Amino acid sequence: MLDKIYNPELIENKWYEASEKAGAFSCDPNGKIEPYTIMMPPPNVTGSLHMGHALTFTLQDVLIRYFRKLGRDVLWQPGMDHAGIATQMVVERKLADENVNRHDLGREKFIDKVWEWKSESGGTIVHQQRHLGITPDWPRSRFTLDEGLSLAVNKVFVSLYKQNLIYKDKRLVNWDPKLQTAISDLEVEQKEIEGSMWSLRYPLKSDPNKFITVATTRPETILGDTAVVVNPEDTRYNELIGKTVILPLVNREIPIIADSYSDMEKGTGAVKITPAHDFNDFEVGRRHNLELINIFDAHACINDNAPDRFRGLDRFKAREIIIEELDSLGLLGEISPNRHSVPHGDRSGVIVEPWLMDQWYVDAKTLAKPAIEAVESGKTRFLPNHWEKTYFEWMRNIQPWCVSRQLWWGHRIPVWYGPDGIAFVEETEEEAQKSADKHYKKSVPISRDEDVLDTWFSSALWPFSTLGWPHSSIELEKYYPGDVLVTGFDIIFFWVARMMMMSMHFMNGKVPFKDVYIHALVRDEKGQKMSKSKGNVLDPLDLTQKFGSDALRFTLTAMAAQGRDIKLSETKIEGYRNFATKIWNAARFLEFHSLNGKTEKPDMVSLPVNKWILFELDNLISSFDKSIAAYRFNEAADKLYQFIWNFYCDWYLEFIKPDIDTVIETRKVAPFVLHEAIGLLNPIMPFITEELNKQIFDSDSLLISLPNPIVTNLGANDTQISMVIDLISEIRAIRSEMNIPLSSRPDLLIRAAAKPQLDVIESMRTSLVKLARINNFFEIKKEFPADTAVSNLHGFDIGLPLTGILDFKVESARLNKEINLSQAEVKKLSKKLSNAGFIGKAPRQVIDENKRRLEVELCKIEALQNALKRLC
RNA sequence: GGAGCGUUAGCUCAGCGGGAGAGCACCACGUUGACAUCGUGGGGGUCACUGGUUCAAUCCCAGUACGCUCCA
Repeated sequence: MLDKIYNPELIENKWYEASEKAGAFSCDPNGKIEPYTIMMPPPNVTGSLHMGHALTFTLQDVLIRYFRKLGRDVLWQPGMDHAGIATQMVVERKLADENVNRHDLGREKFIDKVWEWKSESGGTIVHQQRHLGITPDWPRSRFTLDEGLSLAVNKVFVSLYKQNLIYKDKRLVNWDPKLQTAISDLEVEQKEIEGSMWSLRYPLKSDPNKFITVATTRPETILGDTAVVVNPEDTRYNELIGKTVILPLVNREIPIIADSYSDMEKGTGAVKITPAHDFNDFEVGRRHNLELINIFDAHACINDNAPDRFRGLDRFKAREIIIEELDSLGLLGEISPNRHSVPHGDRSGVIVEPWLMDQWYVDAKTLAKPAIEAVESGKTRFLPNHWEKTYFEWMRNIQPWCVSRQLWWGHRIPVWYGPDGIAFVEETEEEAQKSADKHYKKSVPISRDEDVLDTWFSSALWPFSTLGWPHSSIELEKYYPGDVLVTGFDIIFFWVARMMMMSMHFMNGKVPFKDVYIHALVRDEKGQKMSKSKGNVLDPLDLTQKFGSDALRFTLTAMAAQGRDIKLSETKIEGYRNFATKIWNAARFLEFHSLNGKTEKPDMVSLPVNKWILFELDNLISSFDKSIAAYRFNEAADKLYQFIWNFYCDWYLEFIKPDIDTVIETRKVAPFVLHEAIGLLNPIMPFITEELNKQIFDSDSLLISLPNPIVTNLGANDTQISMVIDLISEIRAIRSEMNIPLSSRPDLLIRAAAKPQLDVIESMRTSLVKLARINNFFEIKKEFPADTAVSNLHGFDIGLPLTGILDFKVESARLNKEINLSQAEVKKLSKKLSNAGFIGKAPRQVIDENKRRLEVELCKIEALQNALKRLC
């Protein structure tokens, strides 16, 4: 016997283990069955499961389970990402607690520490994923630093280098002075801050009493200025072009030059140029062959290129002192408050310094071309479609991708240098040595590049590196390309775009996935992004413990409407927990009536109520299939909810209650329908459905491995049952509005109903009597007796004789209200129908439908007005 | 500055060229052996605003306002 209330905790583990043990999660590379592949976005090895994960994994698992039950050979490739900066930061922080830094340990020992920590914490998220009930092919799990994946990384690096698509370049990079590494454009966050605009007066060499005034937000960079720029159109400065100024504090002579970069409207119209510390100035410098003077060291302190007294100063301290000195020299002009955006490192949070140095770059522009074309031509689709605009926007303006990082945790760049600094780029040290020896014509010592690659470099290879590339494999043959990539919009640039580029290049122009489904972000109930610092995080694991995994999974699925963020609150999950309980109790009902046991599809069905529920079941099945195919998860979930709760529980079970123990056909249909519904629900709520499948339906197979329900074609689109539903609802409404006590059971009088209508009402006599709480019903031909509450629906009149109970005031108010509503409707409909344009141009169906509705309303008004007259 | 998204019941949100919907919250009443994690009934809306297209607009188009996000 089932317990009164469904208790998820007792069964979730059991069914997860049973399914895994049965091999239900595994793919079958050697089989001939059509594959269905999803590459799971690998979570960070340092991470723990947050709501965004719960959402993305749930949706992927719903797809995976659905397509598995559709008969496809499913591969859901799991794994983890080594997350270079994030992981290294965590370990460094731990070491800092023991007053150790990584340099004390040295590279090798430090990396050992990280691996140690990885083996300690890397299991956390997998454990949490299992709790959610997701079903990837676990034994195939990959880690981005695995041997195989590292091989792929080296191979890709070397090939791109040899194709001139990776190169070393001295350019301005985004330097993170806290983490001591370069970071890519994408890892820089622009933040608006309240700063100042300082005017500085630079004296002319020809006449030190004359000045040109420049405006800047970063006065400290004066130490690296190598020019002043004015707009060639700017008449104020025409005469100064070509002259020289003496740079204050530094006493360097620098030219005044013309370049349209200077905006005449902004500031003073004259701009100081520091090519080594500003991306725009760098470009100006390049155009005019200006000297690049680097004034910062790696910690963003002033270096030896500045006058003695500034050396070693932190950049912010330097600013203060420089302002003071300029002021005392009378060279400081106006200072105005100025709101401007300043680049910050997304991990470290400190201001990033544009810094001139050697780094490795990927020629993203070249790689982007085929990746753009693949989306343009529809080989890869974005869903919702508008995300392709975001993709195009970025890809068409893509910049060289800085891939080297001054970290230790990651794929070390496969480049070795000879004694004179010549680079040998090979997959292994042996090969590099060989090349070097050949180049120098003797054996020379070589040393490896110290840097590692951006983590996203290895993630970019995920769609094929996990399948065994660069070796050929049956997996690669069978499961590439993937069917869909499911992810959040926040990593379209970081990851999706880069997978597209790398895959197109290395997989002979074959896209890595056919669809990219972009889902929403999970926010808190006020719509704010969940973050630890705000303290508004909902922990998915807490929620699964409180409400069950099924409830959380259903909630996330039901809320995953395309194009909108998810505002999650506990009360929502509670609601779907109640849904689980509802299903559980429906099953208990069957059990009480000994309807448990194996279900079979009925051969033939004749009772209206059974035809009706089977028809609705077929509707559900086909619309569910359509919704999933279109990634409309919320629609699929809503339909199931509505079917089970409203159609099956509220009406069907109530209808069959009176004769459930005796009518053989119903005794087949009732359990069959619930079993089918549970089968459909299984991908979303795997646990409760497995439990019922076994406990109630006594199934020998796991639901996870059973085929999806298919339409039965046993039902019929019969409006008779909905007529009975309307009838019962109407009687209930009258009773409620007239405060008829529940103990009172009036007769129901029916007048002017058609024969088929009467037949079906008659066939459902017992249910009707019970659900409408009436004594009995009769057809009458003449007027209703006095003291009868009257209504009209589906073209016939109903009356409830209420001698001694009927309150004339209440009844006439009720009738008047109904009449008014109908009259408003009549007004609208007749206006429409008297419009020549409407009659002439609207489709026939629509016209007929409106005519029909008009007749219904007129008929109703007539009946109610009669009733009203008789009342007085 | 550029781009994208959103605005529908008190709240959270579906929907969509031809009758305004759900869940939650609220109010009233609770019966009969599935279920109070429940049942029945009810109240509640200028579908942001202004124009346009159309026989017909919450829906399509343009603009405005407000909100959010991304990019510079």
